[in-house]
Amino acid sequence: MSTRAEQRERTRTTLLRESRRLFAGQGYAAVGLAEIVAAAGVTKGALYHHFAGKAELFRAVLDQVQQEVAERVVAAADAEKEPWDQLVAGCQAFLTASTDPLLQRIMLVDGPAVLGWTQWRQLDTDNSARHLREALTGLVELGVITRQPVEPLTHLLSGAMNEAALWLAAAGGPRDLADTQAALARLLDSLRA
Amino acid sequence: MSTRAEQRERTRTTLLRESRRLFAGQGYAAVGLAEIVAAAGVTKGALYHHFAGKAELFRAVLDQVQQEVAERVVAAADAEKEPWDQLVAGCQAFLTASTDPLLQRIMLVDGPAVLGWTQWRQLDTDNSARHLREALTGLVELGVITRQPVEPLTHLLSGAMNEAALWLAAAGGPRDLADTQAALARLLDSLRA
DNA sequence: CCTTTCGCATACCATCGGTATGTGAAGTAA
DNA sequence: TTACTTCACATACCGATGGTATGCGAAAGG
Repeated sequence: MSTRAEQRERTRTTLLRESRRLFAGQGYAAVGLAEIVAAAGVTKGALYHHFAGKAELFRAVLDQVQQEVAERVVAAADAEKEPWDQLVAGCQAFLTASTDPLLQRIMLVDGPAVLGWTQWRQLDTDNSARHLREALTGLVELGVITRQPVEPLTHLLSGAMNEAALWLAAAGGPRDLADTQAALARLLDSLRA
Repeated sequence: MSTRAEQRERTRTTLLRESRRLFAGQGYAAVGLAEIVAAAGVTKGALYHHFAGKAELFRAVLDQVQQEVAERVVAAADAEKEPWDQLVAGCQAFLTASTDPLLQRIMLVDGPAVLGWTQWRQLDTDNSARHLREALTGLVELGVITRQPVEPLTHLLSGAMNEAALWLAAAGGPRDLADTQAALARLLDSLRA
């Protein structure tokens, strides 16, 4: 039927896909392992063969989600030539991408609670916030942004976008998205030297 | 020994105090009802007589925590005379207060995950973010802040402070706090007309 | 006093995450 | 081919957890 490595990879992928779908739709706490393995067509034995437990399965899902968002952000930034425009485009892209309810519950709501804020921040920094920090650092060194500590600024902006994305997904119409993009653009503009 | 109303009130208060202590220290998921009722010196029967379940007990705790933070913020704001200074003082006070690890795990990490973001946002708005929105609205009407939609701005600023507070508590020294206060002040300043 | 109410304790249950062990097929060397 | 090993997963089971149904004794009310 197939080699062992292929089979292993297929099972792992299915497990990730199904658990991601369930976590996104119902939230981490409301999804049982029984439900996950049933959806994946395997048993708990398979799950525990691939992951150390429910939390680590979630961690793998979160990592995947964040990488996808980061890809979209980087792509949007790379489409611009000027470093400043790259920052703005990246932020706008992040805000738009994070508005997807299927992503944000995993990324922004359950993530910190399940893994603890420290580990969540670590993952977020590795995948996503790192780009923001590097962009800001670059702009400071270019003299485009007022010289100042970058780390606090990174967290302020990252948090602002996260919370705004949650609000937009819960209660916002297209008009709200435009307003938020505009307000964010103004905030960013205030950083210019 | 005592009247029934007094006894009822005492049990409820004890339950809230002990569960708050445990939730703050270990996180919602890691605390069992058995641990809570043991610390409070009662049984699960008492807990379920006062609260509909674990989540509603947490909700009551969160409400209490947020009200305390809001009190500190309002007090700091009221100490200023000028509306603009009230906004700045309130934000600085919120950032400082939210840095307390015993508050922020309940308020910022477990809150959204346990109650769902919508209900958490409702509580936060009723207790705390409402003041921010009203302050911003007032400043817009006074012409101190550029006329713009207030709601997006409220969420951007609220999220910025929340995330910054989490970062400060996890990794920050006193220098970081000062830097963050300064960066936040600059962001706020950019709103002025 | 007698009855009702109520604050809480006791006993119990279903489900959950997690583990220990079994099993059969894929891989490997003779 | 054969005999042996490895590995991906299934089966069976366990302790703990949130939740519920019921019992009880003291305070409240007439």
